[in-house]
Amino acid sequence: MQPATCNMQMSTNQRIAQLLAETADLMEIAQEDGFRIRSYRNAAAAIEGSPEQMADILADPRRKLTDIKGIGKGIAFVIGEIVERGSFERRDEMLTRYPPTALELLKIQGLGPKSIGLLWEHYRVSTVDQLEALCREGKLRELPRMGQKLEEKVLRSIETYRRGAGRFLLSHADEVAQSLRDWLSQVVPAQRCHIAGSLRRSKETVGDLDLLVESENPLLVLDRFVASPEVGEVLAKGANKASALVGRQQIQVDVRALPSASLGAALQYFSGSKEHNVALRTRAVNRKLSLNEYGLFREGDSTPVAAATEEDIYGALGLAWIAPELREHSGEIESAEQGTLPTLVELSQMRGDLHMHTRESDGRGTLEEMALAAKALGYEYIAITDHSKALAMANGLDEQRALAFARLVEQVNREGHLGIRVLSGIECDILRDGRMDLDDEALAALDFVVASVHSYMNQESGEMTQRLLRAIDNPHVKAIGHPTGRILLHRDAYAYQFEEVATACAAKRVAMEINASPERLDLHASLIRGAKAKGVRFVVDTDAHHPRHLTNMKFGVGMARRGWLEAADILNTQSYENLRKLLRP
DNA sequence: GCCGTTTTCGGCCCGACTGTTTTCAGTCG
Repeated sequence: MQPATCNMQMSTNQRIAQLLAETADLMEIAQEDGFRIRSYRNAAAAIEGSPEQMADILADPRRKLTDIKGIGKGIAFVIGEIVERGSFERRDEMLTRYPPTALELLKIQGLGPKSIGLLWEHYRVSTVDQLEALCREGKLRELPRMGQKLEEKVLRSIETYRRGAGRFLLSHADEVAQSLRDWLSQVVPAQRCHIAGSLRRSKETVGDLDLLVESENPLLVLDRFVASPEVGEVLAKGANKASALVGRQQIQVDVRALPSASLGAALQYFSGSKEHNVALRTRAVNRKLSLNEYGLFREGDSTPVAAATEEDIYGALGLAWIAPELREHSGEIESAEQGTLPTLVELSQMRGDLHMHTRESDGRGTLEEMALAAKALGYEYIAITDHSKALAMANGLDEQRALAFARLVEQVNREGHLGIRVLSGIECDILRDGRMDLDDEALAALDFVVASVHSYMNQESGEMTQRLLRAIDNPHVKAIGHPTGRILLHRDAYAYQFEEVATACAAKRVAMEINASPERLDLHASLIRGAKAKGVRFVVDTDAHHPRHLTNMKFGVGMARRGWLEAADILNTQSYENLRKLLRP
């Protein structure tokens, strides 16, 4: 497998985490000590969730990597090696024993590290193509504990894998979940059907869907589930749990039926993340308790200490309840212990949406349609931010049209017939050299200028950094739109020095956007935390191109929550008057 | 390889489901 390209300097943490995790996978195939493997994985997770760059800590003689929980002497050394030369000894050694393509085989459902190791030993099989051939020839069944059924399962898994299945947009998972909930409501009230897993945590992409259904009659629930017209292949169906591939995109859905008395334990358990849960269970063990999906138990006692609600479970472990979005084992347990968890922003606190398009450029609604849809959501204000002229394909506005638009908005607000305040805005292209696409006179006439990169995204990091810094220097720019440019499952973030740009945003009072479009969800949670630490303020906006896209705000708020943001960190939770005061003058 | 409110050594999270067995290992979440 080609390691995911990671072209941002700012994502070296991600790169380090990826190398550690990949090496852990290879060590697992080699059947090395499981605890050592787990240490590598723990360290990878700790690094990925860290708002601070490992390289920065290394460069600072006053700091030590080993102060980070999960990083000891050994891995600190490894990180140093990675920063220095892009790899480390143990990884190099593993790669001489197994080809990197073997990692790809881990993505095939039904095959784990043991089997992959065995396949390599016996047949020197290390690619999906070779594996497929082996199954078709019926050779898999010649290995111990493998049979015809496994061959069939692997062939189906390969097909799913090749279809590009794996990760899904949050919005897709959300739709499937809602529709299954409706379908199950025939046998169990919708409020007894709970979403868990990474969807509940608002992770930007979702691998599978976990539904928990409170019911005294599991069979009824599971039968109803697999009978759904959306359900394709049923992967497993037992007494309490069923798994199936659902919908055209074949997302895997796991449905578990359980009694209400253990709902809290099950919600906690199946919401993850895995790292958070491991940490929580370790905490339980340290207190002579044991935590599983049925409850928190004292040794040798089958009556749970806590089980019915998540609050009970966290409480019994000496912790405040932790919002699912924070459960990534990146400091939330310590905060819950000390009572310093943030009061996370809520969707209901959003008072406006400051990035949307109309038919004037590439949107599908009119100003009136967008305004009325926003009003129906309870907003006090919106900014219409059509594209600027550099995006000719999108019919972007030139100076003349922008000025005319500003006058039109003034008139609309004067008349007041829409019942919602409209800000005249623009999503102005940041040109190749960092200049704005529109002249200062036009920008000055507008209420809200979002500056975005839409071109030359492959610039060298230093150049891109300078480009963004120059844009932030423009006194009319109020926010940086979709700051990393990533398109989920499709395009990586463009390369630049994020920290430097965030520092400049804080200093110049330019907001960073958290783009709520499900294809973007840009910024990533760890960057949000990093930027907040630098003093950056944010706007959470939908970038709607259609009135119905305005409801995507919930995904953006989910990202903000994953970034530990409170309402005060976000400008468009503020009243119109406050917003005007807080925006760069 | 990491870690310490029993520990600087000796621990390290937990259960369901499946398929191939002949009592359970591997995978998954």
